[in-house]
Amino acid sequence: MNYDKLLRQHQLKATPQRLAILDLIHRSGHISIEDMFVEIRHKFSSISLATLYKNVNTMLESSLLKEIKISGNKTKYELDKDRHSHILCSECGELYDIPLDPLMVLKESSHFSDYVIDDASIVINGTCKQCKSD
Amino acid sequence: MNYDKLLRQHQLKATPQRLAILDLIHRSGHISIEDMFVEIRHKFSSISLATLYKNVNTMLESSLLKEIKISGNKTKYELDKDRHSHILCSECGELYDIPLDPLMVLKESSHFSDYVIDDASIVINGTCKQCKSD
DNA sequence: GTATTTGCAAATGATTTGCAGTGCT
DNA sequence: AGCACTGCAAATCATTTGCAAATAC
Repeated sequence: MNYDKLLRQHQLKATPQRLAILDLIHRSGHISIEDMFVEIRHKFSSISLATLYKNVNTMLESSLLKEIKISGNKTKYELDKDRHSHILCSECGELYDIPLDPLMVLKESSHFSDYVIDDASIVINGTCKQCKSD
Repeated sequence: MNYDKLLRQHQLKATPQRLAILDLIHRSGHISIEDMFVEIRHKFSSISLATLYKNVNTMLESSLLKEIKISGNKTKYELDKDRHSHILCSECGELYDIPLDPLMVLKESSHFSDYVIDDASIVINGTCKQCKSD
């Protein structure tokens, strides 16, 4: 993906910091601010935590990113791509994407006439293949 | 519910602070630590924030409580009763329970042979009846 | 050239910890 | 009586803010 263009489309300036952040999130799938800070400093030693927080927040507001809050875990961030769900492995702690659109799941299973539904998120707790076989 | 008995069943001492916390969470449905602190002080003026945090954490570990983390909101706590889902109204900010068992929903819609599934949570973003009609 | 963004340091907010005293069983 | 619990103050961790200098466009 061309993050330079993506940023401009959202009226955000394409700074090297922002490009590095987007590239890192892309490569890691989901990542916490703390891990982002450690990783990004390898390539970009001058970046500050404040810059990270500010940029993550602006990119959240511009819907470039999504925030994933899970009980007992650090808040993580991912690119706001196609709708999907998450599964957290209780053994290894890894967070995986699964190709399951939460809105589709809800449409199939029931309807809630008392509410207008805009979006939904599903987080599954379980054990992944590797950990299951150990 | 008899919280005194419930606490003992989980090998926790039935202190007045804990009884007050459980009663408050029961009455409010879902509540943040901060709101808990304000509310509980009306009846129990000596209680400290540290005690609140410590007790909420022990009761989480003993599975008396569940933690609800939602993007853009304070972390809230509820009693760990029967499985259900949540809907957050984007207009009024209210969090509602809905009688939809996440595990049932998943069973009906797909299967994930790569994972063992233990639990799941569904949070819906939408608009509630009252706000919809305004 | 101008408005935005960066990075620093300081401020604020959230949660945890240590410890002496208290209270549950 | 003995161990767990409480409340305080201090410590730690997470996030935000103000501001001067740097940079994107």
